[in-house]
Amino acid sequence: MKNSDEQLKIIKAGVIEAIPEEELLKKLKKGKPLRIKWGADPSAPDIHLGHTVILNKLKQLQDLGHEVIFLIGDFTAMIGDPSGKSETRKPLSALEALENAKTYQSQVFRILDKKKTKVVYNSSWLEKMGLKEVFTLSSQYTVARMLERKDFKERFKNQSDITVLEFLYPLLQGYDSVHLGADIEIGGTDQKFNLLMGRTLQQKYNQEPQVVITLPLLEGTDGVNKMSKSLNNYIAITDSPKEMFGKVMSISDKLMLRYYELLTDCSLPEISAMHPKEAKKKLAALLVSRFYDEKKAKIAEAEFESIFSKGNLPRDIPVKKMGKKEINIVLLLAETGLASSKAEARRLIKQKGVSVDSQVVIDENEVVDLCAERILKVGKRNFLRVKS
RNA sequence: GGAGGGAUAGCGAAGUGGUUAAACGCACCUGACUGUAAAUCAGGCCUCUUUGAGUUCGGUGGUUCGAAUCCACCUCCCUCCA
Repeated sequence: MKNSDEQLKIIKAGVIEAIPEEELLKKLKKGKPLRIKWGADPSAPDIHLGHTVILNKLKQLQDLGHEVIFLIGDFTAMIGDPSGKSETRKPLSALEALENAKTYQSQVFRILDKKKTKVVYNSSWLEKMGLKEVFTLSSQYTVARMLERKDFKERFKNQSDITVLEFLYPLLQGYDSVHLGADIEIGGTDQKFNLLMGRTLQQKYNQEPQVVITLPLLEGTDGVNKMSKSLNNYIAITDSPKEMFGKVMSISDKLMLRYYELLTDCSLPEISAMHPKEAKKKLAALLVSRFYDEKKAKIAEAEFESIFSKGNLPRDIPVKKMGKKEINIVLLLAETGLASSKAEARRLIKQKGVSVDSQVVIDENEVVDLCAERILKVGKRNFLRVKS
């Protein structure tokens, strides 16, 4: 094991806060593997780049010899974390939570070291908790302090709903730390309140409080909101190389620098000096290589250039059989799902957004002959091969 | 338990009897320009058998030639009082 000062330096790199740092150093000085808690809410089962900011940090900690406890919040998912939410969140059923948890795990181990990770489900202890224990737990914190939390405060002010159940969420998350005896809990900055709750509760339950480490939140591809599946602004680590490459290429230049900062070790001044397009390609290739390999990254890049720089057709266009020899173009678009309705299909045609075999469709009454395979294109990036 | 206020398209928000499929903003989509970037510009954004028709403004019924707009009841939300 490295000495504690060196470790502290590594751990601190890229984190927003380590609260309190002195305690962290003290814990490190014990020279023993620390128990690092990371809780994941299995509501959106795809791990995306936003999660990898934390996962990379966890991997670092594992490499330093510490133990990661990957907590799957299958029980708390039935409540729904109110963090950062402006409205009450829809809870998950037990079955959904379990299904998602499985997917989650398989993805997490693409980054984490399985041997140094302990997977736990909080239903295994929370489910058994009696009302009496819940009373004890909920008497450890006051409503006034609960309302200090930003999202609750906002919602309270705006007169939107806060259910009593939601107040329980931070308490339970904190209780998880008590149950696990966590030394460190790590999360995004939006988790700060919940993470600190762990500290408070551990003290109430006469434990040494955990150190809280917060990491920056990665913005989604829209460049505004945090990356999340529900906002559909995410790049999943299971995205195909082609998708991943494409998604990275479509982010703004400003966001690209942010991604470099949070997801890579590249030197920022060097990157800023590059042509933004080249820099972005490099980033895309880097990320694809990380989750696949260099060869796949090269292929993805070549494909990207071919389609968008040279205007060629992508290689793997999905094929759809229509079961007819000919069909009206509007119907074709609606039935293939390229347009959400016939009205939408007509609009697209009017706006010159539709082409068949590279010929822009002008007439909405056009009948497409499907005896031969046709290549249908809608907008810039939606392709489909259709045949009878 | 009492008194009052509100629910409009994905979101926010106008509209209080008739040129209102419903202003405006955001999001989104298409086109132009590009680096599948940003910014900008143009257009679109309920559906259909589309120069026309149908169905929308929490739900159900009613008044009226005509309702998102008026009335009744219901559902949900909020405020004040207790």
